[in-house]
Amino acid sequence: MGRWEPNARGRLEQAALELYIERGFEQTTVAEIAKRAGLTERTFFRHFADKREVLFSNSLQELLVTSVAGATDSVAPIDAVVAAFEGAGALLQERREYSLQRQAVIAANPGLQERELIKLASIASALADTLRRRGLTDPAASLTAEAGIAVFKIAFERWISETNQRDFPRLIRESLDELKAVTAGK
Amino acid sequence: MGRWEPNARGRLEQAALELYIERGFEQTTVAEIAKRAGLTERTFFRHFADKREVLFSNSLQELLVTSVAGATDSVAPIDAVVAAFEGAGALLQERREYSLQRQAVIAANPGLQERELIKLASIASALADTLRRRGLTDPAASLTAEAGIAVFKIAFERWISETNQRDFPRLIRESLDELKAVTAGK
DNA sequence: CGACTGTATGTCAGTCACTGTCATCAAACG
DNA sequence: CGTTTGATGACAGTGACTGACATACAGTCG
Repeated sequence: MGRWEPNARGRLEQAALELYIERGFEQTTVAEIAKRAGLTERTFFRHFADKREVLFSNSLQELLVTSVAGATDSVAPIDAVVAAFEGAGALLQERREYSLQRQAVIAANPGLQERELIKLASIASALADTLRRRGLTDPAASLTAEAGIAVFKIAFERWISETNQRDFPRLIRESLDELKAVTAGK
Repeated sequence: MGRWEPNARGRLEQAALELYIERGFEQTTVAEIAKRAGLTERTFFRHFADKREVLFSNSLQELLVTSVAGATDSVAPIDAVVAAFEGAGALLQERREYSLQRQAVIAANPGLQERELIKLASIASALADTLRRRGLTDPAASLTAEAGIAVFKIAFERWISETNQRDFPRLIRESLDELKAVTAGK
């Protein structure tokens, strides 16, 4: 076995998730993660900025931005954003078991929740940029993006917590309808 | 000068903000903050859970919850929530200089932004609880709270960034109107 | 006034996340 | 086969944060 086993990053991600599940996030040291992946602590920090980042990636954001950027012009911005989340939700649904495990780890640690929130904020910022590029002005662009995040957050909570798993994209759509009802004031 | 100078916590908060402004958050050590406050590093951690927490308090959350809990029943939930934020905004407006300094420090550091986001999430959770206690059911309660946070976030950004300072509560109200417009789909 | 108690602070040792630096090894290339 | 490039290892160091114990101040009671 050479020094160059393939997919070091992936091995670190898997080892980290396993250990976070087994003993908890705080009780796991980076040295332990690296050892299980057959690497050293220093190498871990070459692949991930910190101990938390190993649970997060930017694939969701890229997916959402691409989706909104490619939406038909006639679709209302809020519907384009939520439709993008529905697409992402369908993908998450295909890996529900992984999503459940990962979310259980995050729910058990405030530091990980912070990281998740800033990732969502980054997505909101990227979506607002995309909407502006499509001609929407501020503050509408920012608010539409934030509204989309809120809808997704609520729907995700429901999807994760419900035992009889309902269709995630459907939950997202229902969440949007509820937001429209709630804000439909005079 | 005895060991018992008054208001240790307040001295730590002020020393921390000063140093974060002077040399930046990361370049400031907790030992330096404690020294400027006439205390030790260990005492800092008895007053604040970590180096970031010294910039945050829960007074805003308590204020908002009290306001929403005391709102008239006939007022729509989203309006009660936003009215609460308008009240909080008026208070922040009275300390605009402090708000600007504090926000400049936070904007310069991702870790502080994370902490700010989880504080806002905590507020959203508390407001949702309050709305539920007033008879609103989920997911409406959670969505209303999240919508209020979104409105506040956008309005706050504008209030901070604009040189000719417009009335903050007014910005909040306008932000809500914009959200209503944006979500007023079919 | 003096002992007693509770709480805030000081002291010290220790763990661990994270970083800078340099050495080393594998693969690709000419 | 030598060179180069990039990923990894080895190691020392800083600083955030914690646990355990000692100490000093403030209030109370006799």
